[in-house]
Amino acid sequence: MEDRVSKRPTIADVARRAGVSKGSVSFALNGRPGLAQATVDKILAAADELGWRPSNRARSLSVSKAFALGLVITRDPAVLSSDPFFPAFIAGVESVLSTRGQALVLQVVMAGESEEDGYRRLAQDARVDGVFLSDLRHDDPRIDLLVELGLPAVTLNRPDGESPFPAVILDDRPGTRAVVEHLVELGHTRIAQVAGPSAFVHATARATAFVETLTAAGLEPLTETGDFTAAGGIEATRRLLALPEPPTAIFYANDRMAIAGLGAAQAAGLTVPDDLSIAGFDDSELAEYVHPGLTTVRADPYRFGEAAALTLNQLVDGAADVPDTELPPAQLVVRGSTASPPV
Amino acid sequence: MEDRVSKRPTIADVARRAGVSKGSVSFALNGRPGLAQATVDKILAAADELGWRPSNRARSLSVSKAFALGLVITRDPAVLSSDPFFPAFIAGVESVLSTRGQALVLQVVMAGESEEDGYRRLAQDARVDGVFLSDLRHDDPRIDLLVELGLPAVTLNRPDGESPFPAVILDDRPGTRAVVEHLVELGHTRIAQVAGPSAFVHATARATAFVETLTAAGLEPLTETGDFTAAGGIEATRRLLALPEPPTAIFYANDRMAIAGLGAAQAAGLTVPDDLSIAGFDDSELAEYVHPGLTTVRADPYRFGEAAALTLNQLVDGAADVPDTELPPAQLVVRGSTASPPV
DNA sequence: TTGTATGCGTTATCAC
DNA sequence: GTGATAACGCATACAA
Repeated sequence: MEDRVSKRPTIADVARRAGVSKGSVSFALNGRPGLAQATVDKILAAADELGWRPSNRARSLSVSKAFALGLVITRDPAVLSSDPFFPAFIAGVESVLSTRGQALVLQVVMAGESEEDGYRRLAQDARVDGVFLSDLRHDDPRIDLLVELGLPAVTLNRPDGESPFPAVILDDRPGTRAVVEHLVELGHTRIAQVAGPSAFVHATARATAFVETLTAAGLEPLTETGDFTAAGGIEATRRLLALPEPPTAIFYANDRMAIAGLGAAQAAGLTVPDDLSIAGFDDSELAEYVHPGLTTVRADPYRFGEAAALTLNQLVDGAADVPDTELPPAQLVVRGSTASPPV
Repeated sequence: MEDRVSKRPTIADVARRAGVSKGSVSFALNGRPGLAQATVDKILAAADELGWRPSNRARSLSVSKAFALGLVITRDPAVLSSDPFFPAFIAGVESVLSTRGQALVLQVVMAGESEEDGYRRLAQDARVDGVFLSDLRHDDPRIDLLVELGLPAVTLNRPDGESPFPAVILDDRPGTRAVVEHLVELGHTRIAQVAGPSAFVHATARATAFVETLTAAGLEPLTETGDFTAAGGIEATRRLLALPEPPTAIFYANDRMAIAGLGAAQAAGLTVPDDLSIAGFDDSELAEYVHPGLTTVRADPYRFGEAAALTLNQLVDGAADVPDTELPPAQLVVRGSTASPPV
């Protein structure tokens, strides 16, 4: 009567109830061969009656696994707070983890810390079995770091250097090319881009695709660099509009800069798209609802997260050669913010 | 030479090196009394030389703690994908957790699941020592659930029913009142709001403050309900603008709806703020950069997260009576989207 | 099939 | 007052 609180049953309880040993219980619960069917049934019935559930903690200790994956986010709160990528990416990751009883550990790197510190913490605390490597930089030092830490990882897109980790790839370039071709077809000849910081692989991928497509069309590319924030988008836009011959169309490396740029253009008295065409990248929620609707490039961060989690789990499960995964490339979405240039 | 891989040192290693027992090592490392100072020094030196770090897993198992806190987020892509609150809130939470070696576990509730399932998973898997309770609903069933699960929690704002959990409070009402008064001072007499779903405590807090302030000013409140998404903001805006006597000012319960409403108004041929004043709530990044800049209400989700983590940790650490924490209330930020009504 | 050792830190008990 | 010893929590690998 006293013991009503009944702590969680352990395999020892199950074993006692089924009249077998702990080892047998473990075998039965994991469906391993070597036990008579009758014994298995008896054990499973006992476990069921007791409502036994495995203990993550004990399992973690005995198999040296965390049953969790980690995501390190470095961006400062301002940047973090309106990036449309991560929340959807995380939802995709969770869709995989929840089916396996895994957890997602978020590690936010604080101001003044290096991103590497975040991974180091996750590794030292043995908090996760593997990590997602996002926002790859050129010659990304995190790859060597993770090798050194012995932490499995999957890279979001392919790094430019050597990498022992599988990559999940969502090619930004077809979408970028499509934007540029769309603008060229509309008749624009002075087309600018506001690129992301050149340290990032995906930023330069988009920037290079922009330049190459424009050059292939026989046009002169014009490039300003932003920092993916709205404030940066505004500044880059002002610089472009202050040129002696300002562009008639601007492609931004993400929607946040594009929407800010749209605001800056309107604030400068320009009408979009009549005076200036604007295109973004991401197809974030607001892109559809600002006025005019933002022409942009749509990726699928949810599937990206899903694929990344599946790939990383193969590695965590000990697969030898985990292949890269290629996702459908980003696609152009045409809305009202792009039109033919003023005559 | 062979053993260069050198697995992590354990307290047994430290004990051997210091020439004492495991128990003594534990006492020394935890600063518990009962050891001679010389012995303590010897042990700490040995631990230091070996680079000993406690194993989370073993600690978790022996003290029955996860050293992690949990946040459950519903995977409504709309809510998740561009809500400016969570990322900043999370950064604030992490600023506290990182100093304590705790981790943040994110639990995303998948479509078709109830939010309660998320908490249940965290509790059953014993993944966390406590959880944050956000987006409180009226008579929120999660409170009883968490009591039943025995999971400590902190509520973001105060629930309307009984609650055994401490609350961290950021009062939305002063900001809401300030918006309404600002609009009234500008001379508006037909002021509408697009409220959030009435199931949420914070949504009705804002909605009620709106109605009360307007009524106190002798004006007739006009209310439409949105769902906090951009699409919902658009629809509510269209309904308002289609009225025989449309409002000259609209207050939205969040910036996403407001920015979408701004787009809808502009798409309908209205000039903001000349024909229609618009105000939001959140002061999200883009609020400053759309055109015209969005008059809105600024809260501080980073401090909110910080305070919530501190409060929750007191509870987790076993404090008996953890007091509520009151944060500075949300404040009005006036930008270009509000002006006097058309004459 | 069973019993036992293992992984690791904490804590209760006991001896000097 | 000091410190050692052993049990505990839990699942699993492996020898018996």
